[in-house]
Amino acid sequence: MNDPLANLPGYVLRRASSAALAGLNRRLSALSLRHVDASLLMLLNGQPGITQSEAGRILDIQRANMVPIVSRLEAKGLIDRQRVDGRSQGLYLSAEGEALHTQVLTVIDAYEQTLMEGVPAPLRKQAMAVLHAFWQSAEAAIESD
Amino acid sequence: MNDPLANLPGYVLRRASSAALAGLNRRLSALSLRHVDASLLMLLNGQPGITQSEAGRILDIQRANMVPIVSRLEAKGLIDRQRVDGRSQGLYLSAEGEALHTQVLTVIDAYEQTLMEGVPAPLRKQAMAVLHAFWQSAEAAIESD
DNA sequence: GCATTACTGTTATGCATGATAGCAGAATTA
DNA sequence: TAATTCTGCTATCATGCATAACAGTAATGC
Repeated sequence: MNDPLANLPGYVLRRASSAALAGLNRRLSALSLRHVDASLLMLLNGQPGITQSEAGRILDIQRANMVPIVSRLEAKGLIDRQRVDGRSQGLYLSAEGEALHTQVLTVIDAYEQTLMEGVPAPLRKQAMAVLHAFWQSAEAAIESD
Repeated sequence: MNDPLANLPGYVLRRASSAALAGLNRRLSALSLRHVDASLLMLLNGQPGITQSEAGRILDIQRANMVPIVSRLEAKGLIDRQRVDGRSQGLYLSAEGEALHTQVLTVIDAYEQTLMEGVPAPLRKQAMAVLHAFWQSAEAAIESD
């Protein structure tokens, strides 16, 4: 693997993320969910009643792109909408949604643990801090030149 | 930011990668390139004459998906193809391609440095090691259950 | 009270990345 | 020579992400 790109943090970040996502989606397919769906379920579990666009803001998903996601989950009977406003609606996990959420949690916890265990022990303590640092750094770097 | 997902390495990895990619693409648009194009130019600079499918294997891009990428770069006059075989062809940077590559290098080096500088100094030394560890761990986790 | 402004959900649309299946021609091997 | 493998390619589909526009609603300023 003579990859001259392996020195670039951005590239390695992308490859790691892409591989991690592939593994996650593979596991979530057993629940007929995509990772986006799973992330929304987890968010709604922690913050029930949140608005569609608030959820989008937290997950960094455009308002317009939330529509098919929420529709899909509602069509599956996993979430309920409840009017808050003339314009906004609170999102809640349905009973079915809560049940599935516990399964999602199991899958994801196991997966994230696997991911962490693959990191050599000496690095593990700082691993999350490094990831958060890159996240923050990258967000700051989007706008600047 | 009450994001319950912020504890999950996989999620943070994805968010960091997505933000990093957005920043990179923004910068590369000045050169009318996408990040995939840039990665291929860099690869060809380091390993001229490499085959299309070899490049795909290194960059983790399917054979079929390499076709439009290579065509695009060839149409732009950035790379040349040279038959090696009845079936395979070696890829090379053209003169134009080499010239653009130096610009790409400037942009990317500056960007990667910015990314790294955004990471707090105490973490910086191990940052790359952590990213590589996650990459490897995630690749290992794709197949296993 | 009313006009302006801002926000929400929505539709439509386009672009980029990835994945899969299948094919023809060439090379390799058994 | 026959069977297998590899390469580049076409076609097609799913997903993610971005932008523009619109109608209905809410909030704000005067």
